[in-house]
Parts: sequence; structure tokens; C-alpha cells
Amino acid sequence: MKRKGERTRERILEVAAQLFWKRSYHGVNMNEIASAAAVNKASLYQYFPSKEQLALATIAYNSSATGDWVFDRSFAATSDPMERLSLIYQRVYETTKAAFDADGLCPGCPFVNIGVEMATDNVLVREAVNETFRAFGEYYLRIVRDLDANRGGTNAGELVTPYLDEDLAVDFLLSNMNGAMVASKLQNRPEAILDGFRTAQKFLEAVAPAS
Amino acid sequence: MKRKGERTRERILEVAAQLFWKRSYHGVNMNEIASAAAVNKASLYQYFPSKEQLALATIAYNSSATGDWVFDRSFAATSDPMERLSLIYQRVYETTKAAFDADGLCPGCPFVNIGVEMATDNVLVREAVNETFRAFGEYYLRIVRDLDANRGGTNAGELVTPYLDEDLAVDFLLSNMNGAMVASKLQNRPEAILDGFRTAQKFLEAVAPAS
Amino acid sequence: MKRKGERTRERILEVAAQLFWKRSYHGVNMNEIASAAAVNKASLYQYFPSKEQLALATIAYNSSATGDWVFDRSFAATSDPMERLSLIYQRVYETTKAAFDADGLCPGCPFVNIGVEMATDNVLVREAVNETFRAFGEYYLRIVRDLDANRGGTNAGELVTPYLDEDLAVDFLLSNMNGAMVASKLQNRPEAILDGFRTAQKFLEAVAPAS
Amino acid sequence: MKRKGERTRERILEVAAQLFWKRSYHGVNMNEIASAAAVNKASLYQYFPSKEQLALATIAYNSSATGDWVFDRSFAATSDPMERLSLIYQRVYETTKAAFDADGLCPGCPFVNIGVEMATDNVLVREAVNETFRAFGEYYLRIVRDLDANRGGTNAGELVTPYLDEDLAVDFLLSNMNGAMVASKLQNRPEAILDGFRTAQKFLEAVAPAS
DNA sequence: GATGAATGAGGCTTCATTCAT
DNA sequence: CATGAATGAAGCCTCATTCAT
Repeated sequence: MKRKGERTRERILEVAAQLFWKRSYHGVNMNEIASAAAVNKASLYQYFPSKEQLALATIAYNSSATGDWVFDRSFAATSDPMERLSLIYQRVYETTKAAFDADGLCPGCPFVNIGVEMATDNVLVREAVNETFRAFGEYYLRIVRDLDANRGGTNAGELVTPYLDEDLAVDFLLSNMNGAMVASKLQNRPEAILDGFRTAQKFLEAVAPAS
Repeated sequence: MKRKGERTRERILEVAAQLFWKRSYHGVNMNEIASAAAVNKASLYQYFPSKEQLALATIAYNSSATGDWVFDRSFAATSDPMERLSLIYQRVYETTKAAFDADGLCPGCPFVNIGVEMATDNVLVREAVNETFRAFGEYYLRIVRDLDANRGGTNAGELVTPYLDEDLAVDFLLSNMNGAMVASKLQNRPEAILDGFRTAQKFLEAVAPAS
Repeated sequence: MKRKGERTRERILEVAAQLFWKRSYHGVNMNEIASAAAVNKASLYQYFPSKEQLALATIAYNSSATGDWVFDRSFAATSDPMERLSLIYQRVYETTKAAFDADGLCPGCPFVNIGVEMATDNVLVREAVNETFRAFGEYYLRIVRDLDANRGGTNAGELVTPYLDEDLAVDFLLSNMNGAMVASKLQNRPEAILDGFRTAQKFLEAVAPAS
Repeated sequence: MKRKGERTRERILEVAAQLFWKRSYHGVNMNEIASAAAVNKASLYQYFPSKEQLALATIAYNSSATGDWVFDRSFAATSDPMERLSLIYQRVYETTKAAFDADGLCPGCPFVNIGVEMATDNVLVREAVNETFRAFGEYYLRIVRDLDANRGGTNAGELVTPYLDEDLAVDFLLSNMNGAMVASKLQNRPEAILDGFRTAQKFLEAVAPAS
């Protein structure tokens, strides 16, 4: 069972993560974070020594939360790679849709948002976001490999060239999700994420057709 | 020959566009813009009534400049759709590379950058960015249609269904470029843009193979 | 016939007088005055070397205009002192009512407004306003004396002490008008000026009853 | 015992009230208020969210202070209505005289000053000033009624019409004080307030003579 | 003489952060 | 440890005024 301080720290993180995500880094100030988390501002600074450090912590927090809620759950739900991908987009869509219904705005991708806003000023943020995407890339890699494997019989002893360029496919999937979330934010249209899935599907089917 | 004020206005616009692009909206202040443009701050405000309006003006400015320098020039250079696409990515890459060599940082996409940073606060910015991408989408549409046309022999009298979903392809191309530029910024690696082209090429070839 | 410059100067004066009156000295800036007078700002400064000088000039302008339109006209219309007073309040009321109908706001007294706003900073303004009220006081003095004279038979040879203290009565009339105009402005109720007249009437009748 | 913040808040209020009174709203800036109150400018804004709100707060503050120091004290000192009125003017005179001796300038009426300066821009200020005068009017009403009562024997059971129009008399007293304070400011002559009392006395005696 | 363009100084406000109890 | 209070630095914007053609 967690200590009080631990819970406070998490509450701050949750609140800050939400606010940075939905309102951008510069659009939120420490006052708001403190009052939204129901902590005194001085206490806030005991948990996080600066706004920048708090931002970095929210990236880690979001990264872990997204890994769990989006990727792990989707992977746990099925073993079919394309279904897994579908679930991933589905979950992202649902989260976006919920935010949209609540606030009237699509928040976009928490990592791209803060990364794009701060990359120029702050290497640590840039790297933290990168690391996050690298981690997500591993999920995509499994999907890509599974698709590849399902695709065709490779007899033992045969020389097998991979049917698709894994790195390219992973990059595509990462980029595609980012593009879809950016589009949803800029167009303020949650469905842009579902469109993104259709593109991904098309791409994967085209370059790696099931046998 | 342009009047003096007009030249000043353009100088401000250029400078502001550069700074917002390379350093984000909140990362730049009006003082910096004024000194970079070699105008008094009060003069700045005679040309643009607010920082927000200046930002909007830079979006329009960048939109037009990008239309000219990236798209129109690429279209003028060749009529082959895939070559056109290649040139587009090439030019974007070169610009990014130049910035990277100069400042050590990839600036990313001026539209995505400001759009993502400000979309939540400012509908006008969001819409201006959207409108820009809509305009760029028309270039991509021509490419997609030309690819489709080149692709295959359609005998007279035959009923021809389009080989690929044009809207999806255009969305893909828009999203792919955005994804590539975001990646280049976050990874601080200009070549991410060239990778993006390879992905686009693969996608188009797979979905719309030449006959 | 006036020269062009002369007419421009007057246009500026009229416009500035209106604006200062209806919007206060600090509430109006030289830009607005210039554009409302349809003069270039640099030209404005050829006619009036500073905002302060312009303000002083509007006081003189208003003083003269009020002397003509309110006092002289009322005096010309009748020789009965109480009717004259009534006309004075009537004219002031009408002007105020017109402004109220046009802008929804009672502008108050141009002299009190600027005097109260600037007296602390600027002796010249204070003195100019004072001089104006001194001049208006002479009109009131005539009214008071005429009332006094009408009041009662003073037989030749008798020692006559004035029935009322003229200075006090003049001060009262000046103060009463100011009070009424201030009230109209603060309550945003043009009729406060008519109320002011009733008070003045009551005062004069009580202190100097007709015989 | 008051908390620290509360004392700071009051210090700001006192200082701001003084400065706005003696130097006008636009004549004082937030820097001056902050240093005069010995607080950081940012602290100022923790207590009052804007200059305008601070001004409104000073109106309330002055209103309450004047109610106490001028009216309540005068009422407490005697029950004779005319003496009460005399004390009111006396106290106002003394305050004005003190300011005059200290700064060489008569500050005028804090309510009229700010009301006249801001009425056009700011309804809240206008209304706050109005409300203040309404409250002061109740003191005058008591004086007027007491004068009326003292004036004549009204036998029980008789129908008594008031000897003077109470509303008119109250309006007169309010307007007279304003007029006197404006005169003291414009003429820079504290005694104008004493003159005002003489006028008031004359008025009341004339329209409501003691029996 | 008229006008478009420019400018230094300053105003209000906000921010991230720290002090002191 | 928690909290109310404080703060220096900076940001956006406006103003009266002048320059230069």
C-alpha cells in the first residue's frame, strides 16, 4: 500500500499529464497544476523540482500508461497481428473521442504534442519522446513480424528473404499513427484516427499480402 | 517597386516565420522578432496587431512559400508523378538539412509545429493550418491520379474502376509527410524525411503497381 | 473666408473636444484624434505641439462655445432672470440628452471632467478650467442681480442692503450646475440636470423671494 | 489578530486609495502602487486581479472609511441635525486641508474623481460610485428629516405634509458637497468646502426655517 | 506642407520559483 | 512536511512623439 506522498505524487502526475496533453506545455501554468492536483504550489515543487522535470515525468508516465492501456491490452486481447493493430487504433480512437466529447477538442498525441512544442528548447524532452516511440516500435515490430510469418510457409533449410522491410514497416506504423493523431487534432475530427487505421491496413496488406 | 512599408512588413513576416518555425510560438517573443527584423517593437504592432495575428500571417506566408518552392517547382521540373513526389521530399529534405547544418536542429514542419502547439487555444490557427494542408492535398491528388492513369492499359469501352482509393492515398501522403517531418524533428535526423519518401514510394507502388 | 489650415485646425479642435469630453483625456489617444479629424498624425502635431496643448486648446474652445450656445443664447432669448436660468439648464439638458441618446452615456461637464482628471498633474489645465468657470460666473451674477432687483421696491434715499449674498448665490449656481452634471454622468441619467434646475429655482426663490 | 496576507491586502488598499485619490486613476501606475505598498508587483496581483479591480476595491474601501470617519463620527458627536451637517463639512475640510498642506494640492472627492474619470469606460466603477452616494444620501436624509421635525410643532393626530421636499433636499446636499469638493480641487482652495457649508446652511434655513 | 513610417519609454499582467512559518 | 505569502524576470502591447520623404 502506497504512502501518502506517493499518492500525492501520482495525483500530480496524472493531473499534469492531462493538462499538458490537452492544453500544451506553455498553455498550462504551475498554478493550475497545483490547484487541479489540490496541492500547494510549494508542495508541488517538493515533488518535482521544476516545470521541465514535471514535464519529463509526465512523458514517462504517459509512456508507461500508453504501453499498458493501449499496447499491452491490445496484445492481450488477441494474437492476430492485424486485429492487434486494429485494437490499438480502436483504443486510441476511443480515448480521443472521449476527450472530444468532453471538451470539444481532439487532444492529439501527448508525445508528439510536447515533443514538437519543446524539442527545440529541450533535448531531454526530445529524447524522452524518442525513447517512447522506440518502445512503441517494438510492439509494431511484433505485429509486422507476425504478419510476415503468417503470410507464408517458409520451409526449413530454405533461404528466406523477409517479405517486407521490417524497419520500414515499423517506421511506417509509427509515422502513420502520429500522422493520424496530428490530423485528428488539426481537423478536430476523432475519426481521422480510424482513417489512419484503414491506411495502415491497406499498406500492410499491399506490401505483405496474406498468402 | 514596393513601398517601404511593404518591404518592412515582408521582412517581419520572413523573420517571424523563421523564428516561429525553428523555435516555436511560445519560444519566441515579440522583442526578438522586432530585433531580428530590425524594427522597433512599436512598428511591429503597426503591421501586425498582435502576436497571434502575426502567427496567422506567417502561416499564410509559409503556405504560399511552400506551395511555390516545394510543390510548384517540383511539378514544373517533371511530369512524372513519382518523380514529382520524389522532388517534393527532396526539397523538404534539403531545407531541413540546411537548417540542421546551420543550427544543429531539425525544425520539423512549420504547419504541424504551430498547429499542434496552438490548436487548443486558437481555432483560427487550427483552421489556417488545415486549409494549408487541404491545398497541399490537391498537389498530391494530381500525383495520385497521374499514377493511376499511367498504371494500366484500359481498353476503350471497358469499364474501369479506379485502382486505388484516391482520398485514402492523398490522406496517406499528407499524413506520411507530416509523420516524416515530425520524426525528423524528434529524432533530429534529416534523413527521416528521405525514409518517409521510401515509405511513400513503397505504398504507392504496392497499392498502384505499374502495369 | 478661412484658410485651409484654419479650417483643419478647427476640425481638429472640434473632434478633440468631443472625444475628450465623451471619453476623458487619458481615454483618447492621438491616433484616434488624428483619424477622427482626418488628419495625418504628423500634421496634428503641426497644429498642436502636444496632447496637453491640444487639451488646453479644447478647454478654450469649449469655453467659448458654451459661452455662446448656452449662456449668450439664453440671455438673448429673454430678459427674465429665472427664465434665463431655466434656459441655461434646458440647453445643457438637451445637449446631454442628445449625447445620451446617441451613445447611451451622459458625458458630464467637459470642464469638470478634464479639470478633475488633470488638475493634479497640470496647473495650466486647472487654471484654464477655473478661468472658464469664473467667466460663467459673470452670467450667473447678472441673473442673481436681476433677481435681486426684481425682488423688491427699494425707495430712493433708503439704505439698501442686498437681499442676498451675491457671491454665495453665484457660487451656489456654479456649484449646482457642476453637481447636476456630475450626477447626470454618474447616474447616467440626463434628467439629473433638470432636477438641478429645480434645486436652483427653489434655492433662489427661498433666498430671494419675489416681493 | 489578522493574518499576514490580510494586512498586506489592507496596506495595498490604503496606499492605492490614497494614490488614486490624489493622483487620479491613469496618473498612477501599478509599479508605484507596488512600491508605495512595499510589495512586489506580482504580489499586488495576487490580491487584486487587475488595476480596475483594485480601483473598485478602493471605492468600497473609501466608501466604508468615509462612512465611518465622516458621517458616523459626526452623527455620534451630536444629535442636532445642522450641527451634524456642520461637522461633516468640517471633517471633509480638515482632510482636504491636511492634504493641501502636505502636498500643496486639494485632492477633491475620491468618488467624484474616479467616477468622472472612469464612468465612460467602466460601468462597474460608475455603479460603485453611485452606490456610495446613495449610501451617503441616507445620512443626509436623516439630517433633513430631523430638521423638518425640529422645525415645527406637529400635533398628534394632525395630518402633516412635510415642509420641504426631502428628495430634493437630499439631492441638493449630495450635489452641494460634490460641487464644493470639485471647486476646492479646481481652485486649489480648501476653504471652498467651508463655503459649501455656508451655502448648504443657507439653503436649508431658507427652505426649512426653524419655527 | 503633408504623409507614411519609425521609435523609446513605459504600462499592465503573468510566470516559474522560493521563502518563512 | 505543508502552506500562505512573496518575488524577479519577463512578456505583450500602447502611447505620445518625431523622422524622412
